[in-house]
Amino acid sequence: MSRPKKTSVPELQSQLLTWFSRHRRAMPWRAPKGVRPDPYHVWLSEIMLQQTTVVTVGPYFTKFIQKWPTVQDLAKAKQDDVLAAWAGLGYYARARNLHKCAIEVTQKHGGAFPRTIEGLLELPGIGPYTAAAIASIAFDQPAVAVDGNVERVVSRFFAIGEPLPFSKEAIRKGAAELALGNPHPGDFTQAFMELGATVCTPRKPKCVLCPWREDCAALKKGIAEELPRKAPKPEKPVRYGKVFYFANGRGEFLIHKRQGQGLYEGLYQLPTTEWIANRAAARRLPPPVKAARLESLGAEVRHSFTHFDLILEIWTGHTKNTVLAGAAWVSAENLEKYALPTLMKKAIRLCSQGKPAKTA
DNA sequence: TATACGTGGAA
DNA sequence: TTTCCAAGTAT
Repeated sequence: MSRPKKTSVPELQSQLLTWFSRHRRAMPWRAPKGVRPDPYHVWLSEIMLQQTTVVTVGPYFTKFIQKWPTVQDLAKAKQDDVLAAWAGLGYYARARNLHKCAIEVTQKHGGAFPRTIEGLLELPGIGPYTAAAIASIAFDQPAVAVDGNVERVVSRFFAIGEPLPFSKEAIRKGAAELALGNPHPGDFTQAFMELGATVCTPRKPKCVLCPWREDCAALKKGIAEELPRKAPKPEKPVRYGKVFYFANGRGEFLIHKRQGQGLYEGLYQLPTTEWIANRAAARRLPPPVKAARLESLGAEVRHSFTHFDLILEIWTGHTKNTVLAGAAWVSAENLEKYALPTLMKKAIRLCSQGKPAKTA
């Protein structure tokens, strides 16, 4: 791979580490400079940070550490409680795997995380990036963690014009060339990502502040902001359905544990129809339980998922329920005990303030 | 290799 | 309003 100036790799590494020692941001999971972080903290934060911003993760991380100070504590928790604490963070498979992983680490590894990439990779929820991040940050092993930040930095540094995801292999090679042999793997991993997060940003990169500006091929070519190129994304379909707010006259309404696998698996929800592509057909869908006095609220919830947009009509009505698995009558005050996805919280909010559910 | 899997903030 | 995207993993 070609570079404009050809500063030696050890010198580049030194430049980045020096830059990081000055610009390292404080984060709840980050140990003070020079202090080895708790592997449990590193692991928990890395799982939470997958596809999620630092700002969003902060309060969740603090809450988890307070509730479950050690990996053994987390292993002892009920999955329902873990999901409830995770509610709102998204990608709930992460929370299910987090709990499984805590149990495995406690039962099969005596409460100590494996120190090698191979060992870490066997744990649920830990993939190539996270394994390398934990190995380097928690144990100072020479592992190269390639996340979205690093992909962007490397794409620009070497001016890799091939679009993602096809360029992944070239990026991995470039990242390894820049990282391998550095004297402080834990700091280097964090520095690499920090550079991407704060300087080598997706839009309007602050190239004048970059410790690698002299050697950056994309900057030299004037195409830094254009990289990395990405393959076009498929269009998002829209799906339609209804949700039902069944009140019981005592300030409570019905929720139940969602059945099946995949989306929102193991979380609670308002009773809902299927979510389908045909809007007219969706309007004719019946509720999942026998109900009386059904009435459209005249409101809808819109929610955008990664791979489809959703529009749900909100209905009120009455039911004796009894059919739905994992059903519970809840009031607005004890909702935080249940794992309710943001979509459902939006719907509930509209119901409880918009038109107070008519009571029996 | 491609697709499923959440959410909130910025431009 | 729409689009992009943020410390990816599982299948």
